[in-house]
Order: sequence, then structure tokens, then C-alpha cells
Amino acid sequence: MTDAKSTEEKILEAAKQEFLEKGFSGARMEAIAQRAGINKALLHYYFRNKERLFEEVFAYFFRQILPGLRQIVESDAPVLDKMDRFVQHYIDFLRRNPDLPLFIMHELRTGPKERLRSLVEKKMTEFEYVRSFIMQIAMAGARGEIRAVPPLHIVLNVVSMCVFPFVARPMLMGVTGISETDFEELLEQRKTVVADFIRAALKP
Amino acid sequence: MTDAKSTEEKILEAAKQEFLEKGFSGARMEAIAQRAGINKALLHYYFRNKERLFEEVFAYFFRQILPGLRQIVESDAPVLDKMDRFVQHYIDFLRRNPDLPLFIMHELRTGPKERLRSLVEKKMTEFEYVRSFIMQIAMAGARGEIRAVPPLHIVLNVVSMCVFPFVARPMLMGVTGISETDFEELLEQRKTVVADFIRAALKP
DNA sequence: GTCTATAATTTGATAGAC
DNA sequence: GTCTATCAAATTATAGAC
Repeated sequence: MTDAKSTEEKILEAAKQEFLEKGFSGARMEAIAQRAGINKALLHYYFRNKERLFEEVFAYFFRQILPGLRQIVESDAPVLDKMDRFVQHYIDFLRRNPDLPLFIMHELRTGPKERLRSLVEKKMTEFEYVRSFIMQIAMAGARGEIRAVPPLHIVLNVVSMCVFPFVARPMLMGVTGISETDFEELLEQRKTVVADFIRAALKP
Repeated sequence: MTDAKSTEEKILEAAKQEFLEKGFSGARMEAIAQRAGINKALLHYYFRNKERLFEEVFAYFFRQILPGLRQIVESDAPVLDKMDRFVQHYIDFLRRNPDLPLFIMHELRTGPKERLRSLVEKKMTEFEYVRSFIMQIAMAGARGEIRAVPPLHIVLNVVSMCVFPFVARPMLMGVTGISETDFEELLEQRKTVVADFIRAALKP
């Protein structure tokens, strides 16, 4: 197919980059136009204003926040295996989208509160899977399959350990002084280290 | 004493709030002036421009990022006890400064890269303690006191589990639908849950 | 649909009186 | 030190030709 991207697609692509790098208030319409290889006026032709363009981009990223969770949660593997799979899959995903979490968190924190509510209402599906997962963990705990730890905290721990390195990346590299490639290596190790850590922590 | 705050202090106080809430690019000098009960001109009298005022504020917050670490690391308690103490102490600190991590991370990510370097050079003391802690963990692992897990990953895990709930707070409350007070309760529980989790994960 | 030119607004910063 | 008034620059948004 390799058909040239439509102008609208080019704009969205450019806007994603700019907003991701600078955040809403730091992003510049002019910069987005340049990235897209067009001029400002055309931005406003396709998307009325900065706010609307941002909403489009933000909603797109928000939908991606927990990819592939369904497959994992709905399978009939033991919960510990599901956690393994989640950790591996999620860290790989974040390596391809390293700025996503910080972007979402910052905009959720600084932006208007309606932003979250409207999105949660539409895209509750992923969140349903989170709740399902929590239930499954609770049941596994009840039947002694794993150690009794409050399920919500378990999920929090798992996600924390996956996401945090990406959020804290600049600090981490500043403190340890490790290189770009060492950091990548660290993330690769982390897929198994974190999975092991969780298994050990939940051993009955 | 109860002496009225000096104008400079009022400005800094106001600037901390504004920058913390909105970030550098989202903050408005006008808003800071209003919060401080003065006018814009006076801001520029005390701090030449927005950038300088921000640097002041940012450096202040940055210094606070790992409070009380020294006491914990330098004591001669077993490493696991130190981790307990760190978790309890750090979560309590973050409850009093819930927006600190996200603010630092976002500005480190979006701001000029010199920002980090200059601060790291000055305030390496806290980071030294982190490195000491990592060494202590490595040694504890070598003598079988804890399970053999790469020390850097252990520290990452500990910090992750403490910090992440604060970074992800809006998302967390959106997903689970829990109330403000329930969230506080969750954090309180977390002090012991996380400490336990780590102990279990590191049991030889 | 796309552009150039320009308006309208916001916002950081300064001049100068008190 | 503090204020009012104002400027200059940056930035979003629109008008109108092609």
C-alpha cells in the first residue's frame, strides 16, 4: 500500500511527538506544524484549536496505557504465570513507548479533572480487566495458591516496578551515571528480575 | 517569633505552589504574584525572570527528593531493617509532599538537560547514600543474609513501590473509584504491606 | 485543502513614579 | 521596596486569496 499519509495523519503524528515531549502547555502549535511539514493555519483547519487537537492525542495515548491486558487476564493460566507474562509484555511495550506514562500522569494531574472522567467512562474495558485481575488474585490468595497479600497492593506493586524506571529515567541515569545502552540492558534484565521478585514475594 | 514572612519568602512560597501545580510552562507569573499578594513587577525585582525563580524553586524541591536517607543508611541495623525504615519514612514523607515526585520527573524530562547535571554535582551527598545502600545490599547478598538479587534492582523496586502510587494517583482513583479518604487509608496500609513484600521477596 | 498575512490574546518583562 | 502603566515578544487563532 505505502500510500502517502494524509495530512490529517501527518498532523496527528506530529502532534503526538510534540505533546509527548513538551506536554500540553509546553507544546507549540507552530512546532507541530513544522513537524508535520505544513503551516499553522492548516492545523486549525483540521482541528479547531490546540485544546481539541490535544484531546485527540491524549485520548489516543490513554487508550494505549494498558495494552494486551485482556489476553493475559482472560487466559486460564495460574495467576503467577499471568503476572510473569504481564511484566515481560508491559516492559517491552514501555521500551517502545518510554514517555507514555509520564505524559499521561502529568496531564492527568495538571489538566482539567473532566478529562479523566470522560475517558474512564468510555474506555472502562481495560479497567474492567484490572478489576478482574484483582479478583483472580484475591481468589488465588483465598485458596492458598499465593501468600495472602491485599490484591490491590499486589497489582500496584507489579505495575509500579514495571513503570517506575521509565518515569524516573532521567534521575536514574543522573544518579547512577549509567549510559544509554546500560539502561537498555537494565530494562532487559528487569523483565526477569521483577517477575522473580514477585514470585518470591508471593510464595505461600 | 511569628514574625510576618518577608516578601521574598512569600514569593517563594507562592512560586512553589504554582510551579508544583502547573509545571514550569504551565505556571504564570501573574498567578504567582496573586498568590503572594503582590504584583508582577515585584517578582522581577526579587528574581530577575521566570527562569531564575523556577531554578530556585526546583533546586529546593530537588534537595528534598530523598530526605533522611543518611540516618538510615549510616545506622548499623540489618539491611532488611533499613528497608523497612526507609519505606515507612518515605511513604510518610510523600504523603506530606504528594506532588513532589511527578513534578521533579516531569521537569527533568522536559527541561534543559543542564538542569540535572548542575544539581547532581552539588547535591551528590544524597546520591552517595544511595550508592552506599546499594553496596550494603550487595554485601548482605554475598553473605547470604538476603536472597541474591541484583542490588540496583532491589533499590529500584523499593523506591518504585513507594513512589508510584503518588505519581499514578489520579489514574488510580479513576480506575478504582476509591475516595480521598480510602486512598489515604491505602497509603497507610502500604507502609507495612510494601515492607512485608520486600522481606518476603528477599528471603534467602 | 493549503497557503500568506494578520489579527487577537496572552504573558513575560521593564520604565518610572512614589 | 512597591506600585501602576506599558512594552515587547510569543503564541493562538482567523481572514481571505488561490
